Amino acid sequence: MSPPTLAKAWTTPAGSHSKSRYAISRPRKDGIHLATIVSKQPTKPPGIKDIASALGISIGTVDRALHGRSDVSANTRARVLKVAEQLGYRPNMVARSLKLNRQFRVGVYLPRQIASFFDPLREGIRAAAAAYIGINVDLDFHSFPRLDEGQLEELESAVGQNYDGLLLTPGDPGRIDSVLRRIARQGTAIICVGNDAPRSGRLAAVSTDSYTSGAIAAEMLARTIQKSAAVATITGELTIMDHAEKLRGFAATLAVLAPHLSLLPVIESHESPKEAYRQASALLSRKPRPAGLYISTANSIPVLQALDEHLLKDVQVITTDLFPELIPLLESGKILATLHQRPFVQGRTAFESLARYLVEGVQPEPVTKLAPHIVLRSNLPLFLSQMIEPEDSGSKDPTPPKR
Amino acid sequence: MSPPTLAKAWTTPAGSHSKSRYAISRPRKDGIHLATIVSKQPTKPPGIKDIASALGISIGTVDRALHGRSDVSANTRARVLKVAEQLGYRPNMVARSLKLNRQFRVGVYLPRQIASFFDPLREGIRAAAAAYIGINVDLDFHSFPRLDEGQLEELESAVGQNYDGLLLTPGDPGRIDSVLRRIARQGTAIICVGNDAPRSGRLAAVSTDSYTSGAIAAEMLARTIQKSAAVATITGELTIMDHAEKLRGFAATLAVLAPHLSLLPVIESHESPKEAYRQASALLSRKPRPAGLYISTANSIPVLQALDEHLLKDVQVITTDLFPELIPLLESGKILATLHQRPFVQGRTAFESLARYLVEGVQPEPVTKLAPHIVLRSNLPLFLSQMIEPEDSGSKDPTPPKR
DNA sequence: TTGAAAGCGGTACCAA
DNA sequence: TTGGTACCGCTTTCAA
Repeated sequence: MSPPTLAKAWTTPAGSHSKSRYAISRPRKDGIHLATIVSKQPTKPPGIKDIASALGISIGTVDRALHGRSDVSANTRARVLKVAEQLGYRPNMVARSLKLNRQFRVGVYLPRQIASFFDPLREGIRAAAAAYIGINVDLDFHSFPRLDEGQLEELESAVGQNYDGLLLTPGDPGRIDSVLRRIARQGTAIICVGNDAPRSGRLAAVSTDSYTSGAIAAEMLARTIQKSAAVATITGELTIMDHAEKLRGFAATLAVLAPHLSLLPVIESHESPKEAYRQASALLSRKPRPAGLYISTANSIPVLQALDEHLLKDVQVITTDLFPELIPLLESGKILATLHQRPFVQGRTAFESLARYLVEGVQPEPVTKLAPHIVLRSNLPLFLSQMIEPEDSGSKDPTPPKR
Repeated sequence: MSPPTLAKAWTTPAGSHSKSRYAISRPRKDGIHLATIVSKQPTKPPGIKDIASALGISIGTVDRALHGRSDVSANTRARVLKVAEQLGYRPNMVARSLKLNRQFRVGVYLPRQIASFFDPLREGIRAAAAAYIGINVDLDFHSFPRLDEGQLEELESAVGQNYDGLLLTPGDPGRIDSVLRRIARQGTAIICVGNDAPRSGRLAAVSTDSYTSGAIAAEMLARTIQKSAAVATITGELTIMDHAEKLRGFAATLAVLAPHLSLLPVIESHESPKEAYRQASALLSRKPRPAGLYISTANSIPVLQALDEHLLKDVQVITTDLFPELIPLLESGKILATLHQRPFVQGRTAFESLARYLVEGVQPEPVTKLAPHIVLRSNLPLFLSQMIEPEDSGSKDPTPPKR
């Protein structure tokens, strides 16, 4: 065995193996002109082999030292870590994943209703999974009618599955927290998407910022309705965090920005189209008639129908989400704006967080709040192309790219 | 040599190796209940070895056949392709990149001004490069003072570099088209970001939709200013496509949506703060005084200063981009909205397109138009966290994740 | 406590 | 035209 030597430790410039090099000749603090070191040949990043040969030890030992495994003398470990740092060693993720060749099973529990939201959400998950190189993911999609119907039962069956990861939109947190906690205790990483269940033991949550959604609606109505008037808001179910938060944001912002607008009592449609229609009709028959209306769930069509039947043309309406029926209404100006919750991006983001956690052990942000997109008549076209993704499930060309 | 056999072709269910399996027992068109096939053991995707042994040939031959290389008999090739399809073969990108172990050099040519836009753009590129597993990228960042100062010279030096890829924001297309074409002819993949140069031979372009930015500004002013009035717009340089497009969108939308608003002649600030201040002052001294103002470049501070000095409090202002100085103005309502061009996302997207092209040969969308974010007082907080990314260039922990 | 070597799934080279 | 094999960087097992 040759004596330990650092001879090779300087084959690569000390410091981190920076991804960027400076081509501009600019003196640094240490007086070195980096430009003079720059070569046109990209330098290969150092590997465990380089560390091993620098110290005259074997790659096996280097690996054990880097991973802090037992059975390495404190001395060697220290020397390995030092050289690793000097060389700016970064593990080659490609080699690692090839060797480990891990398979992950991820359960996805989303309702069928409301399709305009959950279909693109599923697509986002699928797209992210397909694009993620480095692991084999098996996505198990489970569906049930609605958030408040069938989720609990479906999730019960997930307990035995021992998934590596779980993606879901929790309905009423109080009811499913306990199942989720059981699943989490089994070692399944749970990520909530679209809505949060903070006490469920979930790893992270991805959603739009509900409070801000409500606040935006209030601000836009405040700017658009300039006379003294009343405004109303229709939501789904105030037990659902997302809905309650939207109302809070709406009311709070209205109070601050629009002293000239008064807020009528909130209406809960319980996500039922019939109920929404009935309640909206009642609202529009009473006095004072609202000059503005914020519909904070995707269940807006029955309300708009009631509006139409009451011949109310000058009510400023703000809706939620984007689906085909809204397009002509935005184009004609019957709807002032709709707040798009970007389900595709939510799904993609949620999957990516999960994957990074499972593969690299990176702890995700506990809460990611996306900014909702404000869709107006003028920017509507930009969102249409995303929306009309056809259900093309044909398999891609299985042959690799020719070159 | 054993006779060719398809014996093993059915070890995996025929059809594509689908990433998703159905756990819900639901009859399909062919009458098969997929749930009955589902096993809890994730199935390992087929590799070239499986194809080879299914046909009783060597993996070398399979590889040649799959890649359509010469020196394979038409017969074997056909059989290999058929079995590959039956097995749902998808090449393992991880193994491929490990073997090929490619190094890419990417030149990034962006101006220092305007920092609030180009700094996050650079960050987006860096972040995407760091997150992209599968290749080693060397990013060469080149900077120059402004879009219209130094870019051409800097690019000239890129001709000899023979980069694999190039990311840049083209200034005046007429002036740099020819350099870019020369670089493109050398085989460098060029992606424009932030602004397009359609005739430069670039592979693709990523930007916000300029026309729509102008249109949004017009729509918002149209809704907010309800009396008859004049509105004005201040841009940089109409030779820059992005600026011209914004004006077109603004004017066209104003004409359609706001018959009560008249558009004053456009003002070009030539991206000079002094010039912007002078011109804005002149504008505000003349009659009719505009009731609304759309500033379509990030160079808005001098204009706002002029506005302040003229004691015009009721002018509705829409600005472009987001930087620290705008924050208090949005919070206080002096600015109605700012149109955020999402430079970070632009940079990330541009890099990802480039990487997919270089690695997998995937032709990117020729033009990607992002929707600008409409930043109001109410949703401002959501964007602040993104903006204040400190200039932390310290190297990350070089040790791999312990597990 | 350490070294040596097999092998993950492709690619590419040399020999047959 | 084909088969056999070394190798990419890392992890892991078996021996020493």
